[in-house]
Amino acid sequence: MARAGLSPDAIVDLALQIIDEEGPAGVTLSAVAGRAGVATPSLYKHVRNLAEVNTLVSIRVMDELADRARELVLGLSGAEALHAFMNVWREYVRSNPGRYAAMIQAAQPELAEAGGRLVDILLALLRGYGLEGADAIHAARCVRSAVHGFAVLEAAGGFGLPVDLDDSYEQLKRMIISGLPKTDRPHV
Amino acid sequence: MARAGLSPDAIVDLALQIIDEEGPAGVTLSAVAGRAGVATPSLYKHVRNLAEVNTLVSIRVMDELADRARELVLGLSGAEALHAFMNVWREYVRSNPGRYAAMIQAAQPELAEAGGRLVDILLALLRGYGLEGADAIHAARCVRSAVHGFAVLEAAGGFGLPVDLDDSYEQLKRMIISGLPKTDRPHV
DNA sequence: CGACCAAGGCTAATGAGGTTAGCTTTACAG
DNA sequence: CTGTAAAGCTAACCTCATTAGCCTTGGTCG
Repeated sequence: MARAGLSPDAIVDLALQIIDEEGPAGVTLSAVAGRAGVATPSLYKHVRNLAEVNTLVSIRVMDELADRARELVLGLSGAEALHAFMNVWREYVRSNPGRYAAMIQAAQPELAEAGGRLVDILLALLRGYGLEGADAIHAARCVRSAVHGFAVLEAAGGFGLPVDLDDSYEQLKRMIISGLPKTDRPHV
Repeated sequence: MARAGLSPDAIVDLALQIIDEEGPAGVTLSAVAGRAGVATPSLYKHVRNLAEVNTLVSIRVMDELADRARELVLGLSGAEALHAFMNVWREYVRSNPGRYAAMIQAAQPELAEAGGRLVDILLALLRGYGLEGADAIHAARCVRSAVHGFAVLEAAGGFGLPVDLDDSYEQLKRMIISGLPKTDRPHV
């Protein structure tokens, strides 16, 4: 049998393909093995089990989101940076609903590190905005909650009424950003 | 065989028991049938399949949350009512993390009606606050996003840092409520 | 060159879980 | 007392995940 050139990374690639085409529920070891042109048990030479595949996928997705956020926010500061940050997040979820859905239902501990990168970017933005320490943590939690909640509800089709979603999101961003605590140091 | 007195409702009761004790992943037809003292296939006399059980559970949970919200918000108005509404929601998720987790991963269409009740309560609050029409919809979406996002992240252990969560939630509520658009009609 | 050996594949088998088909029993109405 | 529909049951099948144990490949080193 010709070697299939598998690796944990390659398996995650295939899993993401499946997620994009069929949704998170389509990710079974048989499906992944099928795409790899390999018998199902062969996958166990590269990953511990299905749970690990899901965890690796989650980490990959989180990293992908963090990368986009870092790129697009680079060079911005203050309210502009926060707007951009929140926009990137929503855009990512809209463009990749399956991936985001797959991400938010995997193990905690392994995700902590990947999630930490995203929080770090946010904390950096808030620092540029004049927030440090506990204030920054509270603010970051508010931003994350709002963005995550909106993104999840939108992706799930939870907003049924025929009123423009972009407008709603604009308002949410304004609420959060203008509601940040006033600091002595005016933001850059 | 003595009749077991099953019904879709009774099945949902058992499923909720399992969710509370073992989490949403424990809800299998075998597990439900076991608690009912019945063979697995017997359940099919009352529900179409596992997916329907999950949908019914979601509807029940949504209704439960809506009931609590309506009760606790009754007689309040303005900012006070919105605070109470947001508090009830978070409290429910904290007290019933498994149920909420089970709810947010079921079919959309069947949930629409149950979810609508919750939105109606919120829209009523916002009307008392002076918001109508599209403004009210936008505001309701912001409130839902913030509350849902915070609740989900908290339940998933997504807030790792040792900073008080109650304080964060207070700030989030204030951000949202004080960020509501000003209306000509001052709220009651 | 050729033997070794580990990595990477494979088949077979087990067990959980969902689902269907078809038979049997219960409970109640007439 | 009997007929019938609802509510059980067993048997069987399918898909998946997972484990065990075997075979092959391909590179490394004598």
